[in-house]
Amino acid sequence: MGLEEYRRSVSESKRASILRAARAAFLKDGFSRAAVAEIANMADVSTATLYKHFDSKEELFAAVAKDAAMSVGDYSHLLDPDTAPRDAFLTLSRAYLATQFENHVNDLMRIIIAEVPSHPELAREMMDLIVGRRHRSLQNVLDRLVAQGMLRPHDTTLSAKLASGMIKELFVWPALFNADFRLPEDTEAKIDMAANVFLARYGIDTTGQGMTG
Amino acid sequence: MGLEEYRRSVSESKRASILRAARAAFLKDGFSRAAVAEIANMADVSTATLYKHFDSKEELFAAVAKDAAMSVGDYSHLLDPDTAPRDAFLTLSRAYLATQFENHVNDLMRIIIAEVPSHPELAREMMDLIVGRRHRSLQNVLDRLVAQGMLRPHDTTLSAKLASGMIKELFVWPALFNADFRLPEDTEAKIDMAANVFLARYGIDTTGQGMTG
Amino acid sequence: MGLEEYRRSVSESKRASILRAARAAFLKDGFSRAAVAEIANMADVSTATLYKHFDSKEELFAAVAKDAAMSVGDYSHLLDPDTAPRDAFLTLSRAYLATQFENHVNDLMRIIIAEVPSHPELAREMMDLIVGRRHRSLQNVLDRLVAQGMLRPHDTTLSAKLASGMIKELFVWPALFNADFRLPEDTEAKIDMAANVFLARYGIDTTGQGMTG
Amino acid sequence: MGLEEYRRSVSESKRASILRAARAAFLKDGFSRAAVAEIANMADVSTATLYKHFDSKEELFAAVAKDAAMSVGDYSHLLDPDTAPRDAFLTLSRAYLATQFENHVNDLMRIIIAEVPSHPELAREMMDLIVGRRHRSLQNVLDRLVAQGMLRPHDTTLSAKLASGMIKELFVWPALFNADFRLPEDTEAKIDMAANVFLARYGIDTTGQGMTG
DNA sequence: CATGAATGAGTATTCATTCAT
DNA sequence: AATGAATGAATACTCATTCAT
Repeated sequence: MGLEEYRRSVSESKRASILRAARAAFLKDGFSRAAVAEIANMADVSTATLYKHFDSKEELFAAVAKDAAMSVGDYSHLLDPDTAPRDAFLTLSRAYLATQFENHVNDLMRIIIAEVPSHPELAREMMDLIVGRRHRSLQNVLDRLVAQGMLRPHDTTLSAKLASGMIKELFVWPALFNADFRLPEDTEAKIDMAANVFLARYGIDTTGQGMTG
Repeated sequence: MGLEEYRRSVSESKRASILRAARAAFLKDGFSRAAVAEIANMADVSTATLYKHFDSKEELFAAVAKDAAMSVGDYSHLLDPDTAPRDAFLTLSRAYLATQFENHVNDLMRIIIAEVPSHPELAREMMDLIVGRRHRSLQNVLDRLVAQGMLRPHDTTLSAKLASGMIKELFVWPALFNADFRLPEDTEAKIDMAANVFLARYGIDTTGQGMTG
Repeated sequence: MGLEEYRRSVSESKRASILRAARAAFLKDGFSRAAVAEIANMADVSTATLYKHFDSKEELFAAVAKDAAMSVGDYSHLLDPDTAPRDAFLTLSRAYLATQFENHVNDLMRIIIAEVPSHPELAREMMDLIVGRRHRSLQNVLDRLVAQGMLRPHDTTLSAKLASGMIKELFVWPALFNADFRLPEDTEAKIDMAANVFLARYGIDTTGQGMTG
Repeated sequence: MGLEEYRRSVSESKRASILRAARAAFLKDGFSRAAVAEIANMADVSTATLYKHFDSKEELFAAVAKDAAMSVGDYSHLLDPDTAPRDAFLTLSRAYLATQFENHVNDLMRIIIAEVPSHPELAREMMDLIVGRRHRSLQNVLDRLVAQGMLRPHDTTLSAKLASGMIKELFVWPALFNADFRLPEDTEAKIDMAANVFLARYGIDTTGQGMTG
């Protein structure tokens, strides 16, 4: 049993090492250009061992993608139950961008998008994990704010999308087309503008007083 | 002259045929997986002839991409000089989505995004053609509306992005992750909602009366 | 007839132009790497026209080689009928090296040598033209010197070879293996040494007095 | 260890087999015309395996060339420390010609010469291995003979070149231009003549008595 | 159980030569 | 007679995957 356990732990550490190497390789070269042999090399494992853990290059990529998608979490806990709408918008936007830019999520998205035609199920699954999870997280917050009377009653599924659409356009979309794109200095100011737009429509203070731009 | 003209016409028809075949192949398989030999085959042309027309696979792809990008044009002419903000928003959104979904622009974007790490210049150029051109077109309209006093004075570079961000999130983003995604039945209604949000902030009638949702 | 003549002259000038371009191309890239299309281009001629003049790339090369071989001529006329042995040796050596280094003969030899296995007849023919002609020319001079009593009687076929072997080893052999090799500053001195060796054996003054090294 | 050893032996035998096949192919067709695929075929190996052993066609050729160059060794050991000049000259010449004609060195030289413009470093390296090594070996012998008072003091770098130049002209040069050239029946006699010339100048007995021709 | 050598099917690209005009 | 577009066959090289040990 001790032996068995030892073996399992070794096996798992190899699996993790392969995943790490694969992630790095895919991020660097994309799916097609990344070489299995090099991944095995970087993971200090033989190709045969790699294939013991993952049936094919595609499965390996799927595992990498899922792994990464898992790291994109739920943001609700960042907020106090009585955080005001503007603060909620700002906080969630910051958290969104942080995970997006710090965990190479932009780069992974690029690869997943590339694989959409050949691996539609994987892509949809990833889309659900990465995009859907964050969407639901945001919607929960909005629902809470509506319930607390801090936002006008409205279709929060839609409004959540509009909100994240504005943020994405400003920061994610450029990053998708330019691997060197970094968050600009005026990120905060821009988020604030987006908040203004959002609150002009959904906030309860329709005069828009207190707007910063 | 007869000879020269004949040759030119043959050459151009071959070039067009190659471009068509290449477009189909790239859309089906992406850049890396598409095989030059198969493209030549589909175009009823030898690989050598293909290479007479395009110096490399990458240039061929660039030509395909530019071709498609060109079809994504300027929308300003769709509007009368006195079109009201809401109508402008709706008309431009519809035109945007029409070109996006009818010319396989979504699919091409996917491929371009995939090639960002390996062909950054191409990607940036395409981004400018596809995204930038539409952005400037929209901004021009917004500037006109501000000048006419039909929109509050504001930073139209930013607002144009926020507007197209909302539309993209609703329709383009899902299409990027799902090749089978089609514009839903309630597309019009959703565009309208986005218009509401936009106008709540930038419209001159801040009461938002007449909103549909 | 005037027309016919004109055509012939045009045709010949094209042929000459092709030969010139081919020579340059072969010298630059060797036989295999030189591209027929580029030769035609440089000669301002279509590939079809080139093939009207030369049935194949190989025939073209043969023509170039023969052309060049013809330029390697007879040296006997450089000498007065009473030139002394040492002066004859020096003069002929200088003439030999001049044609060898000024007419790209080294480079042509390299290409011909390369083609020996695939075009043995051509190679042998070239060998005879380039090497044989010079050999006979030298032997004639030696025979004259023997007849004049200025050299010991001996087998001049052999001695001519020994003489040119010494010169070749010093200057041609290095040039064959190094395209950048140029005649060194002490060329004269080295030729002189070779002359000493030659005359020590074949000269009539066996004391070797007057030797310079 | 058993496994490792087994693998090494298999690998080495494959490598040797590839080298053999490559040598044959290069000798038959020269560098450019020889096809990697055919070499792999002849070696009963896949092209991929061939490329595991040699990074490129050029490295493969370099390996073949070096292999052959190594067989062209040092001749000093063939001589007793008191061998007389004429015997030394004859023995070294015979050894030189033996290695040159028995190991396809002539044919390899042809290929190397062909590659001089495109692979100058390789050519220079081979030149040094094949020509330079033998030159130094010969020079050492001459230096010894001078030191022993068996040859006149002189510039042995130059005299070594003159000696091997004479031998080359008689036997190597023809072989370079004619793949079927074999050492003639009177080889010994010709070597002897060359020795006479050499000794007439550098021998201590300047009367040249005892000359055979 | 782990290895790494081996592979077959594929890749983009080139080029001597021909042929419709 | 001259063109230049077109080609088929070939080229060096790569890579995901398997298998004998």
